[in-house]
Amino acid sequence: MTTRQTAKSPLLDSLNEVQCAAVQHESGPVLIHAGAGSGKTRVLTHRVAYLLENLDTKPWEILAVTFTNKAAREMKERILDLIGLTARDIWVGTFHSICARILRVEAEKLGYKRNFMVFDRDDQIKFVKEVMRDHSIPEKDYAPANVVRIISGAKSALVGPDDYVSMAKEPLEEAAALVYGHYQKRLKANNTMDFDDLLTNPIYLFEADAATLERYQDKFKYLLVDEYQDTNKTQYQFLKHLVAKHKNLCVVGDDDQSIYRWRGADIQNILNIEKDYPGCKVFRLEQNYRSTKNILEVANSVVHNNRRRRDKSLWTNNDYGDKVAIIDVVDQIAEAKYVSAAIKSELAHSGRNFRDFVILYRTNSQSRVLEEALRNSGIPYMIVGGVRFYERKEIKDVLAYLRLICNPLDSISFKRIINVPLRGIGDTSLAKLEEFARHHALSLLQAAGRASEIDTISPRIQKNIFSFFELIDKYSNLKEEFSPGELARALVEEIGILRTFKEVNTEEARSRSDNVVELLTAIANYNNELGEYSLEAFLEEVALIADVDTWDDRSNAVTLMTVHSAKGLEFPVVYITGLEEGLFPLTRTFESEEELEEERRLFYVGATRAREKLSLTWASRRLKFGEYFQNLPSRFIDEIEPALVERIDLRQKYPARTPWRGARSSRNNVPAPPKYDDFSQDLPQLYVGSEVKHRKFGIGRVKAIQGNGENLKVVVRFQEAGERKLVAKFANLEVIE
DNA sequence: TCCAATGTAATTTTT
DNA sequence: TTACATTGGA
Repeated sequence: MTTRQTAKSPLLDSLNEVQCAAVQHESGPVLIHAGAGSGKTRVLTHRVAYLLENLDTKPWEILAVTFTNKAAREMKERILDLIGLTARDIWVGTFHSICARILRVEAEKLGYKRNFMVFDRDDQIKFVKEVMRDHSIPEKDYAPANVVRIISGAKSALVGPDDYVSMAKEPLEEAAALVYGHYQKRLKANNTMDFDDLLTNPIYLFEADAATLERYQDKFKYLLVDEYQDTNKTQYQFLKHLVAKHKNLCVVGDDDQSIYRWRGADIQNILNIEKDYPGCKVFRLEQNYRSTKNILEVANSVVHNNRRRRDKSLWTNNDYGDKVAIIDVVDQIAEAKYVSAAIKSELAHSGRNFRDFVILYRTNSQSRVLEEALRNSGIPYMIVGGVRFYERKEIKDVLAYLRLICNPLDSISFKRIINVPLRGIGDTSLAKLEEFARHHALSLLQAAGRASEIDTISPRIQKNIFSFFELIDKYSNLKEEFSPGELARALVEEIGILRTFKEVNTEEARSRSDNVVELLTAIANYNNELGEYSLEAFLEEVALIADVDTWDDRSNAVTLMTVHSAKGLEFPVVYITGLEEGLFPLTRTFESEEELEEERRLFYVGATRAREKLSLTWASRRLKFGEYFQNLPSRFIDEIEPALVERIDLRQKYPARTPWRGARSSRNNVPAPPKYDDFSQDLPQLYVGSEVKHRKFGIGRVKAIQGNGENLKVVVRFQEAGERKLVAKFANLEVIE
């Protein structure tokens, strides 16, 4: 138990001078310019505590915005630790979740019902596809995903459908402009909002209704925003409205860590804050407490090549630490094997745990090879991102039922499940049903309730459609009586998906079945921090869930994730893989200096996640679309001060396993990689952990490798013959695996 | 209406 | 390579 004094609160004891000043700043706008690892979360949480303890502020008058739900949860926990239970009433969340919370109350003022649903990207694409079909815009020429991207871009720039029409230039934009208006209308007819609507609707509300705006202005006397460098125009506008009266806005950010430009984030928000908020006080946290000097210098030396940035330099009192390793490997397989071998050896020598390691990559597709290598080495791992739990087919199917039960207007969910499980209702019948619905201005579900009136559909199918209607109707009525968990369980039982999976009885079906069970458990255990226990609340939370939010940092496993997902996290040992021209930075960013700078910041974010050890790997060729492409090392590697790194060339040591095919495609005319002497072509590919067979000793596993080329020696533990040290050249080992 | 076979496009990053 | 979508046959 800590006792609290008022005079010099111990709250401030653990803070440095600048942190202290930032925490104590009382009113008016503040920017806390916080470099990586400079203790910004600490400042934010302490500031909240300070506001509550030393000013006459109530917890519900504080709004804190974080970038992910996970960050929100952690922040709340840390404030709870500092000041106890009163912290429960603080509003902490992402922009999306906070806006959703406001809209739950205000939706009717905007012409929505309060039980509106939130569409994820998948649903958006389906919706756009429908609109495109209705207006005969060919999907071949305009990928629905791109149309969604453009519409989303317009929305996050607060450009409405009508205004966008005149702004569209390229054919794709014109197509999107055409879709935009219909898409928006259809969303509303379905009582549904997409991610962008969650942010724009509160703004439209505030602008249309001064009284409501003032209510929220008075409610939130203090606003705190984390990761301000990644706010977009809508988020900026949202804050602007809210703080206009009391002006107590505190933003924390670092322009060097702005990595969401492609999502509409505007780095100018942080660069121009003094213009936007006159009198804005600026604090700079430049001392890094996280990383070794070498790691920090590597990160600095790269990001200093950016021109559009505030001039600053992060420093640390920490040790120099190990040099940063740059590992040259021959291909993605060697890369993956190297990383798992390195983790193993690090585990053996340093007493670290699996959870101390993270493997980062630029694109999700790189994870597969890494996973395989980790699996083969028996290293437990966790993947963040990729195919998300809530995006799996079976999960989305069950969720669609629940959504339709909550929101009968949801036509996307209706179509998703009308024939799942099979009810003999195919595209033709569905089209007739839709036609009927349109003609009578009904929702699809209502139309289903009157299926007997649609005489173009055969009576048998009419009956099936009607019983589907009855099913949904039944559960809509049961919703008030049953808890969400009971309702979902009963529903799953009634539609019998688990049974179907059991009949199929393949491994895939079993895993699907497990997923559904897991979903049921999640619903049953659901109980959010606001104490809401409704199906609607659950569905909303699910829609707003981010990759990192599901990451369990307590389990002891190596983490794999994209550099984007790693924002805000830290690990003792970090591997950044795929540092090749064209991959990191990505090819398409070559033309635009701005995009290239964003890639550089992304590298900076990745590197500054590391506390003690940082390794960078690049492969001179990599499999892409089933074909090998040659690579040059990333320009970021060249930008690193050479004195800070140790370069390890493994291209001879671990030769390629797959025969060389080279780049045949003309779109990839990258110059050939540096030449090297290959004198090891006849040696088998040996890695720590490989399973090998020896003519005399039998089967064993490689424990260690030393030397290279002709002098390559391996330590193998044989099942029968025990541990042996062998010269690879003479041992004639056969790799099994 | 369903299923299997074939063809094709794709990899940024995500609330 | 794989995932998805479209096609054609049952």
